[in-house]
Amino acid sequence: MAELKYSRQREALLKELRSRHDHPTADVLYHKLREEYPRISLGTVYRNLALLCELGEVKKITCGDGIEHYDGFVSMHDHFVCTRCGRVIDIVQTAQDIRPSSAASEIGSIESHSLIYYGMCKECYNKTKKQ
Amino acid sequence: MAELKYSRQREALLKELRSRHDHPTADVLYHKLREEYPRISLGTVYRNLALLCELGEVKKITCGDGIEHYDGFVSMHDHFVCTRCGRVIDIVQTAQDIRPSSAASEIGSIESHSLIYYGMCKECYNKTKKQ
DNA sequence: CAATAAAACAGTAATAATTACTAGTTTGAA
DNA sequence: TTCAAACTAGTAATTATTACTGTTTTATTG
Repeated sequence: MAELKYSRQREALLKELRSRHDHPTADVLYHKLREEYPRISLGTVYRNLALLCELGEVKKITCGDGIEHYDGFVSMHDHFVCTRCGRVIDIVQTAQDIRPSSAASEIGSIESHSLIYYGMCKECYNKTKKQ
Repeated sequence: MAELKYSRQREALLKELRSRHDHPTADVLYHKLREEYPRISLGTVYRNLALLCELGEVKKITCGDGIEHYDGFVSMHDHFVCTRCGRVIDIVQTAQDIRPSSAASEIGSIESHSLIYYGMCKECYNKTKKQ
């Protein structure tokens, strides 16, 4: 891996990601950072997100809506994705949730996993009731 | 939902998906089907895959490689994705693997979930040893 | 401090998966 | 057989992401 040099854009990106729990996309982060760095480019956001992922500082969440989401918190937890509004919500992982079946370890060496629940969030449920 | 009419392309697509366990992408299915239906279009493949998903006949697997994979078998099972070769392999789900934490059900109503293990498959491991 | 090489940047162009559109074809019911 | 709705092939458009290029920033070394 190449040597790492300081970059205020990267710092700001990580700070922004760590300040929120809504799992933003690259584009959302781009627009937010443009408030402070009006000349930041989308390429810079993507490049640094990929770099921070490699470094293990952030995690990519592929939730099936065709856009990658990013999570600034890398401690073990799962996600709930609302199929109505698209929100990605943290779920505290309970220890027994993931006990890789022996079948899994027979196939290869497990390095990580992703558990995503899909459904309708409370807010969307309340909205449908009102109509 | 609109009324459903028969289509031999859709039938062939479903048959093809049910005949294999390698979780092909739309493009892979497209090229395979072109052997039998040389004029089938990629749009037809995508449209019918989306339709079959809605009908619950097939499942989409979003595994993080930027391309959607499709699974013709919808019974509960999980997947192992090799981060080296990209293969998506079935894993029999053991009952206790997924016990949604109470936290999850508090956030909304769970309709489905996706559990994907990432790592290196046996074949890729053997290849690295040889070098 | 000045020189310098590597890393990072902004801005733009290119790529690639997917979706949308259109005019013609197939299906299935009356 | 008629006819409307569903479906298709082929193509164009969209969109997230990556690649490229010339410039700027970082940080090391003399």
